[in-house]
Amino acid sequence: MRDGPKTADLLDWYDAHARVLPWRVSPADRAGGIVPDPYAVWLSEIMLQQTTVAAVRDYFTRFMSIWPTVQDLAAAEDDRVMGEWAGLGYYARARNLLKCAREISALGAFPTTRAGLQALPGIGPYTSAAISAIAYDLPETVVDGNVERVMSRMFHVETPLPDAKSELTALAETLTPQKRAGDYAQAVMDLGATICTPKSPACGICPWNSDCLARRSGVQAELPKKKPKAKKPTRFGVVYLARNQAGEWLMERRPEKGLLGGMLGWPGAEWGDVAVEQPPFSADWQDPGVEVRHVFTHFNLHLSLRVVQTDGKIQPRQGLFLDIKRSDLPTVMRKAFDVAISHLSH
DNA sequence: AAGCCGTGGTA
DNA sequence: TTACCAAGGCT
Repeated sequence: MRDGPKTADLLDWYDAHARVLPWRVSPADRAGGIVPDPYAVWLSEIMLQQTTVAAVRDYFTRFMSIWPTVQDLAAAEDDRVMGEWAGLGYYARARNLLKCAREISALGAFPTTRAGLQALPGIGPYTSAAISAIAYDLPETVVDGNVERVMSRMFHVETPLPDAKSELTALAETLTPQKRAGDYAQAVMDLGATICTPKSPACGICPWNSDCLARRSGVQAELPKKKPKAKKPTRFGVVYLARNQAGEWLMERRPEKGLLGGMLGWPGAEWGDVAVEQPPFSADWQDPGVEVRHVFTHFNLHLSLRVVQTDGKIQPRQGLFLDIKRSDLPTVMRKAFDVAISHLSH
């Protein structure tokens, strides 16, 4: 198959407009023979799953600084990695990241095929294609949310997502070049992120505007169609924040599976339709009078707080007193922490 | 196969 | 405020 004119147009646009990103080898450097580090490509792609470039940037730089190679990461302690991931969300990614690093370290190197990559934990159809194309220049087709949107507009696909996924993948494959597959993959995603945006796409400056079937009919802003989403329920809970004289906080490590799996959390009963009082020990718990609200993917949370500064020796029924930093905590636990600190300092 | 799994930015 | 969305994967 010969690489087509649309593909060439997009690569020309990318040569002139590629964003500078910490994990990216520029098209000019690639042309000069610079080869991407598979470890950096893999790490960035895991962090970028359902996560914006702006949110990932500092985390990526910090991880690369602390653990410069996959062997370094494989040798890291679990709690340290979870702590560094705290705040980025989707914590199963961090657990799988470690598992994956250890498998690769045992293998001796990254797999060099898409199938080999996809057999690893945390690497699915998108990420295996992305690493194959970006790190190895293999002609694999990446299909993320950007590509789905771009293809649904280019080919005027009215089928709603997620049903349209296979159709959009087949269409995307028709444009993937045999050469410069890595630059092309990043070019389509850059196009989706900066020009072919969900709302108000900038068709006037799009390198594909004359080819776009949806634009020809003026319906580009209404694509892709999506199935309606269910409304989020609200759950309620109570958490207990206790500080001892050493400045340590009573915390527990959450179970590996499920919400915030493997992360630190404040003790308390499970969250549900009603708030359940379940203090980890008897004390004069104070109510700061401020509720924490937080939005998760599939529910809203209203969290009541109970705070105490302990002086004697406490034998809690749950958790351990730990010397923690705010940055070790997932965001919802940080919010509660901030309220407790403010309350205790008054 | 459809539900579960975070967070922050934007309109 | 509400709703949507972002370089998805796992079960």
